[in-house]
Amino acid sequence: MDNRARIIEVAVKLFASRGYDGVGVKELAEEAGVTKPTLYHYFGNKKGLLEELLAEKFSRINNLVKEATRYNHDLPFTLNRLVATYFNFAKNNRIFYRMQLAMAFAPVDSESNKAVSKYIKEQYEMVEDLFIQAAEDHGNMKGRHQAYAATLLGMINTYIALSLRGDRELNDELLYQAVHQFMHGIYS
Amino acid sequence: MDNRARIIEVAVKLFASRGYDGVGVKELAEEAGVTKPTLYHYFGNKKGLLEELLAEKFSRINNLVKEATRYNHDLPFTLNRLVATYFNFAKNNRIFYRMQLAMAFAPVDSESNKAVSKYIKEQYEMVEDLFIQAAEDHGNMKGRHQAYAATLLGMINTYIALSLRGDRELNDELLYQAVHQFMHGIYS
DNA sequence: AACCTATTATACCGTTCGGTATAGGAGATG
DNA sequence: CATCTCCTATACCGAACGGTATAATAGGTT
Repeated sequence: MDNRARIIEVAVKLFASRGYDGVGVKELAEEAGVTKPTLYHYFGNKKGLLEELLAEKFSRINNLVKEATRYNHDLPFTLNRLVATYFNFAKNNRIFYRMQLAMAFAPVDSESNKAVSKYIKEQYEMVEDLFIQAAEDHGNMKGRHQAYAATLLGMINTYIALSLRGDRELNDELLYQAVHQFMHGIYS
Repeated sequence: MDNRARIIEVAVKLFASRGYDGVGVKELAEEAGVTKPTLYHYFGNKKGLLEELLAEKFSRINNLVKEATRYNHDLPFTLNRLVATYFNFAKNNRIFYRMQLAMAFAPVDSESNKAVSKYIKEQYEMVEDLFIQAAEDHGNMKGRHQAYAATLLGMINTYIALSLRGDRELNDELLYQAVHQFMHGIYS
């Protein structure tokens, strides 16, 4: 792993545990086994490091979400695939997911939220699109695509947050339970 | 409003918009029309300000949640009352709710998350208790109280977050839709 | 051999950080 | 009048902040 990649990995780790504002450039460089000028050589400034980090990591998950939200007129199947995509990504990128989640809920005027919001919005819109298409097959869902997208992503992130705290494991059983609850509620 | 109260209001406002780490004590004092020594006179240090602020505000919402989660063997009624409690509190304390939400998702090793987590946990446990009691009346819900508490609170916060972004208004219609979706899913 | 890029080591910049020391003023209470 | 509490004004502290300048070194490319 070269220096650039190592700096990014260290940044994800430290931002995830103490936040973007809570970690200094000096510590980032030291932890990556690199000097400050080297860090500035690659990323220009602290914000640049954050942005390049997010661009790289989000390009992966957002591509996966794009594939998973392809609607084939079988909504249960698509929802299962989508939730599975998130669960798998979160399992394989625990630290990044924790970091990204904190930034998604960070104050609106903070640098980290500004940097992350466009990628979150992309995901949001892909899921909305899915429900708009599905509503053509299920009339009673019409006009609720925004609420469905929000609550599905909210539920996904709720379960992932549980797993990040160690309360639950993101396995097939939980996946089934999540999708079933989303589709049919708690009675059944 | 006296100085102490004004400092707290200013702190909520600034922490909500730029985060605990993103706001300095100097700015807090200036914005409250007070000098730094005055701020330190009341709160000892920055962390003390945060803790006293949270203690005051959370004692209100957590008491409301305690009342709302009193189970009377009518789960739909209780859920409606609980969600209404959250929606009303969020409507009347928008800025605080935004701040608290950011801190709830902040990195685990950040001061703001440490300070806020015990209050969140209290809420969580009250809602879990509700579902444990309800499971005695609805056998098929047994053993899922943790997941139900997490997803209900997740959904509540999702809708409140939507309203804080201006996408939705927290009215009776949305309240009905949220509870209905939680109980019966998106099909129906 | 000359050159280029990546990188080091070190030292520095101005600013802001959280926090404190000192001395004194204003208003109510005794 | 004296005292007490609250508060101001100002100035300071050491440490950390983000960021830069300089000069030198090592390794691969032409």
